[in-house]
Amino acid sequence: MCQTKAMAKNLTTRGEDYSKWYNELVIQADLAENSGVRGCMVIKPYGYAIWEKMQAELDRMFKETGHQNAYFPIFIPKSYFSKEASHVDGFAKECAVVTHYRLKNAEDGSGIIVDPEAKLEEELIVRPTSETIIWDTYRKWIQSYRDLPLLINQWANVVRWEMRTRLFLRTAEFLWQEGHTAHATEAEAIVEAEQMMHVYADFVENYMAVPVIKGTKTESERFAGALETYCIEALMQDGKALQAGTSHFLGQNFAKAFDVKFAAKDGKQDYVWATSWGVSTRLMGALVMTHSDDNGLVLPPKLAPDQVVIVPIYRSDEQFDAVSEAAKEIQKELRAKGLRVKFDNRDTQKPGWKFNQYELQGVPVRIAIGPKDLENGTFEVARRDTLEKEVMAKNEVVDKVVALMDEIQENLYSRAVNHRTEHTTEVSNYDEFKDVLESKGGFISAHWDGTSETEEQIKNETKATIRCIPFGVDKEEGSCMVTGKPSARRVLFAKAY
RNA sequence: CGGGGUGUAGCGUAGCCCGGUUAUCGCGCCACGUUUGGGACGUGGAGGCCGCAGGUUCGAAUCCUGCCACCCCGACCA
Repeated sequence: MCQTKAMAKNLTTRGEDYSKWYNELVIQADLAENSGVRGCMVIKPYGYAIWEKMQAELDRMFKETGHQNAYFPIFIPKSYFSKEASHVDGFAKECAVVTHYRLKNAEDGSGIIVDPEAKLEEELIVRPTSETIIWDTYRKWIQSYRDLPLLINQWANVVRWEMRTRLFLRTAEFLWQEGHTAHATEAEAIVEAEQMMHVYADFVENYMAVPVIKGTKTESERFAGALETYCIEALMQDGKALQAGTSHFLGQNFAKAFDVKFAAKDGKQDYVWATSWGVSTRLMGALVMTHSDDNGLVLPPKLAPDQVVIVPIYRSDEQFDAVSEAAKEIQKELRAKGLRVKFDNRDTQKPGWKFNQYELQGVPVRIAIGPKDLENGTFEVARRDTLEKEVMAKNEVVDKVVALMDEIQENLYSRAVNHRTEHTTEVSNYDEFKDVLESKGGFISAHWDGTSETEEQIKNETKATIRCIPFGVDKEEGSCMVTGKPSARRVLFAKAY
């Protein structure tokens, strides 16, 4: 194997400016671009193809765990919103509101204006999330324990009027799925919320090759209206954390607000127990920021729209025909193994240009075929994750490339795990905490006294927040690094996206 | 939403302070030819309401006002 030269792309490097690198990469890899509408992005075909892959796997996982898809309106009457107090508090500041339903020509001929005559009796909120409209609907669907559990998911767009936006990471409108379930018992709802956190972790680790920490949120980081928020947290290459998915145990808050009761077996009426859970196009940002390098995007084979690209090299038409024949043959054989294989036979771009383009777009494996290969019975196979090239004998290419898919998928995951391990630090006092935060960032495991006040103080002084109270770690008696008060366990801090 | 910055051809830019011929350069685009194993080269060509709307002026990319979008820093957030 030999290493390919690091090609100079018109891309800012991660070392120079991580955030600039991200912005440029998303655009140059043709994933998305800004639109004429403030804070709203256009997801381009290549980016959308990756999102569709994510959707397909998640949708399958949701259905395997008994959920069904449905669709609820994008508009929510304002009165619904005010029914659950903490929910309003959480979202009120970032809601788009529809106030009118008609336009007309201005009388002075200056153009189209909103018709002041056409004011809505009740204003409509463009959904920032759908709990209220869904629970208003569930009231009609649920009468008996026989109607439970109700396990519904919807794929939708939502709008949160964000002041500062970044492609995929935070946009005013974004795509997501939101699951909303209703259960007869508290225990069952908690099991559901935990289950969905595990489903998310499974997807993110095994398909996106992004390792995550599972845990719960502190009270101040909890979803507006939830009793408990379960989350998965990932660490990006710049040492900042990114919340990749959340699952909420909502208790009976929404059932009470929307009067959703059911008759139990003993005939008594009780409020149902709720969960909601979601992941969004933000996952695209996590995918980019976890694996990609200074040469461009790096995609895990399981989510890459094209897993293999074949680039022909030729001078004459005769050579092109001969090379094409070999290319189509190998494409057919790889497709028979279930791989997504593109043969780029465009004559309008040169091989070197194509190499760079597919590197920028993160295609996991590239196969080049030229006259020399036809002569020698070989192919040149290059992998994107390590940038290694290897000349392979024709008869071993298919098996090797098929094996490469798993190898690359695993390599990306273990690379990310290593990075996270190296950037997870246990500290014993506040000075050390600030030191580590400043010098290398990443997750910092520390003792905390469990109060919102201390959490707030740390946030104000260092910009780090408690990402989660992690699951599956042994309890360890200690004292809070700030106040010295007793602490039963360590929690994970980080600066976050 | 507060502070700072930017907006000139598809992209990146010069010109702007100090107003005055036909708005600069590179990449990309089109045609033709030579090329094709890591973003080829030559020759010729097309492409601009200088972000938008007002204003000042004999004259505005340039000065003034308002608006819109984007970027960076804060507060907020999936």
